[in-house]
Amino acid sequence: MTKKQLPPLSPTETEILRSVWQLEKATVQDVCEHLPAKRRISYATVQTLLRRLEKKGYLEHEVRGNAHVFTSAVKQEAVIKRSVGDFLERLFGGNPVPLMQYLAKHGKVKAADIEKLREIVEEK
Amino acid sequence: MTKKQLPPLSPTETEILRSVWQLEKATVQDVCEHLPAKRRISYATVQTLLRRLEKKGYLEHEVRGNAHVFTSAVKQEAVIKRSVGDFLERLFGGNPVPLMQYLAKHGKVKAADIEKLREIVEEK
DNA sequence: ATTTGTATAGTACAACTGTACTATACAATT
DNA sequence: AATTGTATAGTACAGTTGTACTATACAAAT
Repeated sequence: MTKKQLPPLSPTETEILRSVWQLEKATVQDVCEHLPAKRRISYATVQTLLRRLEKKGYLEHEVRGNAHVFTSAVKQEAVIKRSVGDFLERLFGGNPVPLMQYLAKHGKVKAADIEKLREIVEEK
Repeated sequence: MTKKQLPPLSPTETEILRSVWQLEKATVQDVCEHLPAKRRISYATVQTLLRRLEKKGYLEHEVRGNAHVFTSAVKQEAVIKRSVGDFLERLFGGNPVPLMQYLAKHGKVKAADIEKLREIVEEK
């Protein structure tokens, strides 16, 4: 099993890939509309990013009418694993606890969310 | 208060910056030695990265003998805030809970760590 | 058939990144 | 004084990234 290593994702590519995951199937238009209003990227730029994601192997597309409909070609879980792993390594030396503490302190996290975490850890 | 926006950090720059934080004061040598054995980067490359970090405003240095001793010029907390915020936005649409769940499931996280999180959330 | 709206394909391009070589300076050693 | 070890400064360079323009194709509407 050679589990081909996909080329790294740039930050913006990651963002676009996430949009496709959310939409499941998406045209350039769809992704443009799905992006947060704050995030102004031109149609042409989104098109380029989708093309690059496909070239890198993260997406594939089928043709519908004259448009391309992109879908994920990779397991979301696998990409998250690598992205989170790399990020954690870089900024926290791989230790998840400080990151979780940071998120607990500064993010929208409720007591019930923590309860859920406890279950996850206990079932592990 | 104009809270000057620092230029973005690349992944490798982030990694090096973290080394300097850990060491508090560090020469090129120090950083090289501090990097995990896996991570082979040449002395010259580390030097370049430290120079770039200084140019971007994240580091400053004083001279000791013929060597430069680099120290952080920014609050670690502020950099983490931005880095985590951006990362979270990109990959999880800003919602910290799925990331925490991922970390709870796949990271070295103990029940006691979760207890600590509860305290943090309750005190918030 | 012409126009109009929406697509893709091709191309562009400066800035940033990762990586590192070389020339040179200086302190310690011989 | 010459050598050696360690530093920095300057430079290099290909690949990636973010951003987007333009030409062209095609379907729908007129």
